[in-house]
Amino acid sequence: MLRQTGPTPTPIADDGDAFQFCSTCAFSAACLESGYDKSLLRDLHVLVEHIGPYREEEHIFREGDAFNAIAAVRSGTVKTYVIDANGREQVLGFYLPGEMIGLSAISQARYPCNAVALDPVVLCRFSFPSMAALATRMPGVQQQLFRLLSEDIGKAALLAGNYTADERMAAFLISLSRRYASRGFSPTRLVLTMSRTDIANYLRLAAESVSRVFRRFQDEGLIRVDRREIEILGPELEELARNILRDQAYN
Amino acid sequence: MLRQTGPTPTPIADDGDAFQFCSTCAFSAACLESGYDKSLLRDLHVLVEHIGPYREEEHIFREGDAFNAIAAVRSGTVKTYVIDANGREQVLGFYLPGEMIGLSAISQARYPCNAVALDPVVLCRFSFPSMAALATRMPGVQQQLFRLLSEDIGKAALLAGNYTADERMAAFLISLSRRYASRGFSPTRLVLTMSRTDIANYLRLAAESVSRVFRRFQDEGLIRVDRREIEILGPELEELARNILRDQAYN
DNA sequence: CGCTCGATTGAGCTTCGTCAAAACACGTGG
DNA sequence: CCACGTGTTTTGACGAAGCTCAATCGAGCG
Repeated sequence: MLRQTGPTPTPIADDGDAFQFCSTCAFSAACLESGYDKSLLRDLHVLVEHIGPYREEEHIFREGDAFNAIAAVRSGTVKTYVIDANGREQVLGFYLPGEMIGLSAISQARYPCNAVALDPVVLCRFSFPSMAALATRMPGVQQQLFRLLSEDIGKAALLAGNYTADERMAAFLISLSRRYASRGFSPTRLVLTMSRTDIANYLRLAAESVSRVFRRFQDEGLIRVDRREIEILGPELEELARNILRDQAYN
Repeated sequence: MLRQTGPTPTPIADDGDAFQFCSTCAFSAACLESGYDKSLLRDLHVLVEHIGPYREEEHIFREGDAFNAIAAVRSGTVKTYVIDANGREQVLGFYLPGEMIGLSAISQARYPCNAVALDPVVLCRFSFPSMAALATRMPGVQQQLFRLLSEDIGKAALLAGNYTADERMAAFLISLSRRYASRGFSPTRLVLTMSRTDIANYLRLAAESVSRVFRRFQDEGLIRVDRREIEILGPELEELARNILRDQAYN
């Protein structure tokens, strides 16, 4: 239920301006399309709470918690995961600023996984019942919700195919690079906010394999690795990732 | 664009009765919840076209086709797939009667994969623009759409984890068994409508491995295999599948 | 009957996981 | 500033699961 940590969450002042409405959030497009209808925007705005910051390691929701809201990451990184039958952690995804968490909970009314902050995290929380109600009056919002849900169906491409460790790693790095780039960060230099173990659990590899692939990529001149800082040196990595990222197709 | 084969599709008479409205389709629940509101049901009914039959091997849509409709399988089996960068077929899913195809196309306005009939297939086609418009007036429909989309996010569980060939196969068979059972068929005897190669491409295994696993399962007394007919002999198979099916969790 | 295509079986090999140990980063306290 | 301790990352050796290649088998069909 999107546990809160600090004191009562309060809307942050600079977001009160309808034209600046939470520019990091996934609904900014919906707002723009709707032509800045003031009263509707006010309705949307009322649904939003900025919550956090969550501290590193702090959980945002846990598997089985009652579902009541989706949330956009405003800053920081969120990792979602489940513990499988063998007691091993399966990382389901990493969520960067501007991305939505909680969508898969809609069908069951419970969160089907855990979400934890990898670094200090601030969220925009949207009450889902209110959201759905609003969607009936605001087609742009409904469409945006459909779009977000549908997009997520295709997200598992990286995990679902049977790709080599090299391809998986390349696709992982390129995906991060693109997502950061679309937020205005450098596409070639990135700082991993997750551990090697997290990456391994996400890519379904052993942590040792992650280490070995990093080394090999560096030896081959594809990337430069320094601790958690990665520099992408050329287009070869993208070439390797193309196999996976090309067909982000699903049904 | 949900190609049609036969003559102009016409609504089938026995479905004109609101109480019998397309009982195989995924929206039957929405209809029931809405309390049989006659005028709304009429609106919903108008959106539906029964199309087909498609012949075996015939394509329902292809990757890149303009998206305009989702569809419920009424009879037969649909396979969705993409061709990956190495020219290999990746099967994304098998769709049995009552299940929806086309949901993942919503975000891109194009179908991101191919859909082909494995045997004679009849569909209920729902125009998506009309559907979305109706959803704004009929909360039950909107909710059902959200639910269907959200459910699909979790479908890839079988493919995403790193499970053994045995676990994958067990989960595949049990999943089929349950889905058939929920439609009133036997949960222990099933006829596979797809080839070994299709199964292999779905489970991300070599066709040879599929063959070997079938043999081993049979030798161990878990199943009886005769050509494409499978009999599930005991609860051991379910036990094997539990690892995968238990955590159908996603985000 | 003979053809074709899918399914099966066997042999060898590649990739990646496991286990164990060493190296390293980082924080703590002396 | 340095010594130490903890946890993460790296490296090496080995083994197992599953893939590839190739041959054979078998069903369905003209």
